[in-house]
Order: sequence, then C-alpha cells, then structure tokens
Amino acid sequence: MNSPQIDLRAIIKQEGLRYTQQREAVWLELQSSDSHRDAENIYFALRQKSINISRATVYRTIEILVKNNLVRKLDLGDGKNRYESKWGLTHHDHLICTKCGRIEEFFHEGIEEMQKEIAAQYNFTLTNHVHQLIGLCENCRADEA
Amino acid sequence: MNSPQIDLRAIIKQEGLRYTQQREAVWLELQSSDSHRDAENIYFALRQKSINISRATVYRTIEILVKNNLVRKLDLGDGKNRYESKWGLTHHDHLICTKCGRIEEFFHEGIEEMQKEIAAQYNFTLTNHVHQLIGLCENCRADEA
DNA sequence: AATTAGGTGAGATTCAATATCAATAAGGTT
DNA sequence: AACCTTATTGATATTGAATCTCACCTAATT
Ligand SMILES: [Mn+2]
Ligand SMILES: [Mn+2]
Ligand SMILES: [Zn+2]
Ligand SMILES: [Zn+2]
Repeated sequence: MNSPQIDLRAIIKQEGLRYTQQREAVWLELQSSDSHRDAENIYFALRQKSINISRATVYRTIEILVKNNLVRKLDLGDGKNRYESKWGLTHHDHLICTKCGRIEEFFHEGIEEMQKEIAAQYNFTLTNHVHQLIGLCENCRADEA
Repeated sequence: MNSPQIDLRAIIKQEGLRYTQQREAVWLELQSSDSHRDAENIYFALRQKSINISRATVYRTIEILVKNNLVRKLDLGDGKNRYESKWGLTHHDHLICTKCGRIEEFFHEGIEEMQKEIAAQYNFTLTNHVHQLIGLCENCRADEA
C-alpha cells in the first residue's frame, strides 16, 4: 500500500545479496495485505500487476524474507505453505475453519508461558512452536444444521 | 506384538468394507510400535515381512484407520505425514527436536482447557488442534556448544 | 562503459500422495 | 465346494508443491 516501512535494501545488502526488482516486489506484495497467502497467490498477484517474475524467484525470495525474520512461514495443513508479513504484527497463533478456510488470530499469554515450562521439563530448548485450533467458525457451524 | 485388542474386523464390516489381509497387516504393523511412522516406513516394514502390499493400499488403509479413530495422522513439518496408533494412548501433543528428530509427548490439562476457552471466545466449534513445541533436545543442545 | 559475480526464468526434476483401471479376492449364495 | 458379484488391490500414471539446472541477465562496482 504505502512505501516500505522497513529498509529491505539495507537488510538485503547486509546479507551480501543484491537488491533486485523481484525481491522488492515480493516484499511489497506480502506487505500489501494481512492475509495468509501461498506462493502461487503471490506469483499471480505480481504477474497481474505486470511484474516479471518466475515461480522459482518467488520461492527463493520468500525464503530470504523468512530467514531474515520479515515473513513468517505457516503450515496450515492443506499441503502448501502460507506466508504472512511480520511487519507490525506481534506473535500470534491461529484458529482455522475447516469448511470455509477462515483464519482468526489469537494470542494467549498463559499458553505461551506454559509452553516454556513444558519445554523446560523435557530439557528442550524452545525455538518455535506450532499451535492451531481447528474447527468450524460461527457461519459454518450454522450451515451444518 | 500380541493379537489385536480391537476387533478391526467388526469395525471394517460395520463400515460396509471387506476385511482384507492388507488391512489387517497395516493395522497390526501400526500397533507393533509406539513410534511416529510415515507411510513409506509402514510399506517397507510389511514387505520386509514378506507381506504383499502396495503403497496405494498402505495409504488407502491408513486413511480408513484414521477416519475410524484408530490411528492419528500427524504433520510434523517435514513434508510427509506421520501416523501413530491411538490404541491404548490418551491424547497428547509433541515436542520435536529439529536436529535429531527426537519426539517427546506431553499433555497439559491447563492448555487443553484454555484452547476450549479461546475457541468459545471466537465462536469456533473445536474439532481438533495442532500443538507442537519445536526446538533442540538435551543431547542436541549439548552438541551445539 | 566495461567487468563480473550473483540473480533470474523456463523448464526439468523431486517426492509425497492420489487417481486409473484391469486383475484379484472377499464373502455371500446356491 | 464351486460360483457370482463387486469391493479391493497393485502396477503405473498423474498430480501438485517445491526445488534444481544452467544459459542468460543485471545489479553494483570500477
Ligand atoms: Mn496470522
Ligand atoms: Mn505421539
Ligand atoms: Zn468457516
Ligand atoms: Zn535432538
């Protein structure tokens, strides 16, 4: 939507990489909405905007963004990875409707703490976690009746 | 290990399906260990035991077992589904070591309850959840030093 | 402008999982 | 026990997300 609030160019260069049109385009596209999009979606969105890019480059660029903590990779269980920009967002986990695909975001401080306790109990060093609540959203539950 | 403690034949027939050697073999194989195995692993284990079966049938049979709540399907994030027999096991979630693949099981009543509360807050009908703590196990953390 | 090494894109490749369909076997009938 | 019907199986092809290959391109420095 607006100009990038993060100096991607600086981050890219700091990594010893080149700041290309494609890399900027993928980053801007990911920032342009707060939804959970797959690589194909990013690819088509860019082509629609007459931006020349290949699938391979979309995947490669996303990987760079993920490694630099600018983008989060999600496995929502439907066989393809989803991505969301981390810019301006705090950590959260997801509620997923299996019928319509609706995704809600939640955060629960208590659960976050308990995860740390559990990891400590098992002598695990926690680096990440996956927590998804699967079910039917309000609308879809009504449809079931 | 021992003979089946569940009357798979009855369950299969109740579904209007036929009780075949292959279906019995997959079920027995899944019961024979408490590990989290992928389809390929089941397939080779059976062939090793000179049981004639194809990959397709392994996949198809597992799906039947999953649908009948005898087996749990897990996505541990490595690109292939894992399966564990539900027989004799209570619900639990997993700690996963990203280095050695070690899997520990945990259960936390408090977290289970909080999940229900969160779902209620968002008007979701909870049918399932995915909860994995990702990190390094005791051994692998030591290796990092 | 010339140089050069990293980046890109079209297409091939991988790999788990599923689909196809002729051959087979489960299980009820006679 | 031989027979029939039809679900099931297995060899193979196919799908689809993701990655790899490598000739060509371009960002960035001189
Ligand atoms: Mn999110
Ligand atoms: Mn388990
Ligand atoms: Zn829904
Ligand atoms: Zn480990």
